[in-house]
Amino acid sequence: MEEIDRRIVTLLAHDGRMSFTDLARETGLSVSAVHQRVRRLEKRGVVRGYAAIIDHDAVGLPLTAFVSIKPIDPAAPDDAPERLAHLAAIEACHSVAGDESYILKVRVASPVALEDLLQQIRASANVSTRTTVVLSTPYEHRAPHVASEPASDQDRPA
Amino acid sequence: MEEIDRRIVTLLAHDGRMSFTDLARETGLSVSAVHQRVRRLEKRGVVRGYAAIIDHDAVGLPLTAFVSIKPIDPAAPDDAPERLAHLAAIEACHSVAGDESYILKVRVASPVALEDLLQQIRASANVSTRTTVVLSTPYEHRAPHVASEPASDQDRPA
DNA sequence: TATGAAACACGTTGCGT
DNA sequence: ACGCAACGTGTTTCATA
Repeated sequence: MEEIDRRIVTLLAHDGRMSFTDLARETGLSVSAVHQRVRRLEKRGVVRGYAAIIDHDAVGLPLTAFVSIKPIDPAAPDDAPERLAHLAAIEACHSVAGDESYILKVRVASPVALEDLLQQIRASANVSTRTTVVLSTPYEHRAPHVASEPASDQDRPA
Repeated sequence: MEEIDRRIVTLLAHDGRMSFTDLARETGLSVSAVHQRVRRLEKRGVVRGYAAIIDHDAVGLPLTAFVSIKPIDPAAPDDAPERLAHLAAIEACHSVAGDESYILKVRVASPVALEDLLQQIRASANVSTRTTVVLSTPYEHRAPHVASEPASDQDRPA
């Protein structure tokens, strides 16, 4: 992936609805050339999708928290992500190095809803939890600074 | 905000490029009615923007980490978010309850780049850092389950 | 991989209800 | 607040280089 693709990715990361016409103007290519490139980036999975960025306060989910989890039985098979996937309040699940095994990012309506969610997490995955409540979010969803590092050839599908 | 708006928000959260035509079909409204509602949701800040979801591995940022920071001098004014905003590797900054003051989510190209970033964070904001490296991400960017809770009247601009 | 043009679909606006 | 219809713009495909 080279210069123009990186520029397209950056532009779309900032405005996922930018038109092909505008992308063409910004890159100096024709509309059909950028169209081709965007479709290729989507097909290769570099662009994985598009999403509206939602104000969680405005939709009744004003409470964000990070929940670190640790298995009660360290010998049991670790399938926590699948066991927790049904809980819609969980926005993200990261496997991490360190004392705990996963960090979950969750969004709920209230402290009581968080309490309820934690019980569901513990019950669903047989884990203990440690919760860090978010007080405010100065910024979030900042677009990546796509520099020069390319995807390796072996990552590229036929 | 009621039923149809919540449905629109959910659909756009899943596919930020969905056409007004498709939104109209899904909601049972006319294209212009949906158009009106989307513009209003944008204007009110319920929909804060649109973004392409990027595969960080494919753009040369395969290393994700959470960096918790704590001021060296607890008496100094806390302006860490502004002091750190210039670092493009920082995707998000959350003020949190607990022992530390902020949790940063960062994306870098390599362990060396992370080491360098941590030095920059410490120097820029006069903080100590505690870093949790992400090993893998089972899921991320899941759309919120927009239930029934409305935005309060006083949140609504004229 | 690029371009330009043609065919088509969509976004956008104004007006009537 | 919604629907309809007209208009302009954006998307998509194709022929060509």
